[in-house]
Amino acid sequence: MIRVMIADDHQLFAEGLRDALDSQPDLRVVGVAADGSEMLTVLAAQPADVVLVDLEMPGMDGIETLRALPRGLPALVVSMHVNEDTRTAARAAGAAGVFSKSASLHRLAAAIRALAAGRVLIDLGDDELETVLVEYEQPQLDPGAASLTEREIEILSLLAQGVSSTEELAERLYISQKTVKNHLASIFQKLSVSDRTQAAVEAIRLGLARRR
Amino acid sequence: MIRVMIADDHQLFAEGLRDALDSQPDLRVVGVAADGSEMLTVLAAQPADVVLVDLEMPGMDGIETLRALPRGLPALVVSMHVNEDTRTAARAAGAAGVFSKSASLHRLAAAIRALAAGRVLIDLGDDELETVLVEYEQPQLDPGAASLTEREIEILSLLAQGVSSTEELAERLYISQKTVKNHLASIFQKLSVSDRTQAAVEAIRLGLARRR
DNA sequence: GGGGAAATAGGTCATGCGGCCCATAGGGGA
DNA sequence: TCCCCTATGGGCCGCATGACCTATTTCCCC
Repeated sequence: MIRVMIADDHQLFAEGLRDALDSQPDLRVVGVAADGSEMLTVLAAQPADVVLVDLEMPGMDGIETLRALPRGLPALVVSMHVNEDTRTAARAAGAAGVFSKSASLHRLAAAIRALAAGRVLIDLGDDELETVLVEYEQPQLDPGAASLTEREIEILSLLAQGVSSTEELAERLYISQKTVKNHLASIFQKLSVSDRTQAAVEAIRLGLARRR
Repeated sequence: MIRVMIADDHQLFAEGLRDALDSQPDLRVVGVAADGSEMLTVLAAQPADVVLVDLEMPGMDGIETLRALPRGLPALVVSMHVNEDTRTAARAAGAAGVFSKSASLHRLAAAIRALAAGRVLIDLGDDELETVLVEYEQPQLDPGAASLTEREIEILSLLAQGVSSTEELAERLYISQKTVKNHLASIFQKLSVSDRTQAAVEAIRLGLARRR
């Protein structure tokens, strides 16, 4: 689980980003601050693995904040307007990457995973950056969840939508109730859970409720 | 369920807001567009009850978009910089409300509920606006969910965290297994579900997984 | 061609679960 | 005062659920 902290004075953006990143199964937003000094305070009580910093903030702005961050804590600058100047300033202040607010959530999540793995993105060319982001595109799931088969994911998806009875699951998938129970048993093992309620909760956490 | 559509060219903001609003049990983001004309296209295929429009957008900007929206569809302007000029322009173009991106998610959600209920916020003074927002602060739950007792919510919260067996629920709450089953039976009735898996799914949808 | 994984399906069995009764104590509103 | 709601607890019963084991077919990879 990668712990993320956000510093941004636009509360709607920060709270939206928090919920969006939290919906990634391998990311967890552990704190949201409105400026740099607030983030430093929160960081003291609540460690994080990666921090996101807005450049334009009242009080302690992004550049100052970057300089004040503990060494070894990767920081990703997320700014409204990104150009060569901001990029250079961010690099000089120790940022590990720079993203525009026009970037997609998908790419931001990939960048956070890359930073948590120790990669530095800010010196990369466009092509290299692309390669790295693709590499970290997928949520880093637990070994169990990663080995789920297509059919098992399909069943989990239905479970996460409230299709709980063996009978209805079998009807929805055009297979026998016996096969459904076999798949469920396999799912329970892979997810280390003991019944379909826990499996449903885990499926929702893994983001499987939004498919088909 | 209030259907919301978002038009904003800053993808991170739009996607973050989408997930954040979706996490409100009574709101559902049915579309996200990068500018006004794209939103009109999506709207044609997917009706919405309230739209959120950014003022600063490339292509068809916020003011043009407001003018082009169907009559009767309440629009909330969500802009980076809000001042008297933007407020006047938005009102003239038919916006039902104006919010800064520095507003909180909580207030935005309340405003969306107010608009869906037919209220117009843009002509209100600060005090009046405050009164209305407080009125629409709480998610509008189904009659069933609204009548849940404290104890039932406690059990649902545990269920939503994967505490599924009668035995463990009883241990966590220091009550007998029999009482747990009685509470569960009452929960099933109120939520119109038939087993604890469906109850857990519904509990997560209602946002009960985040408590205690 | 052979081995392994996945999807399909069956059997058995103990037990957990949900439905439907009832009872008691406490608190709050009519 | 009396009644209703909530929280607590019990009994009973039928069936669904989960654990364990076997088997067949298909498909892909070595």
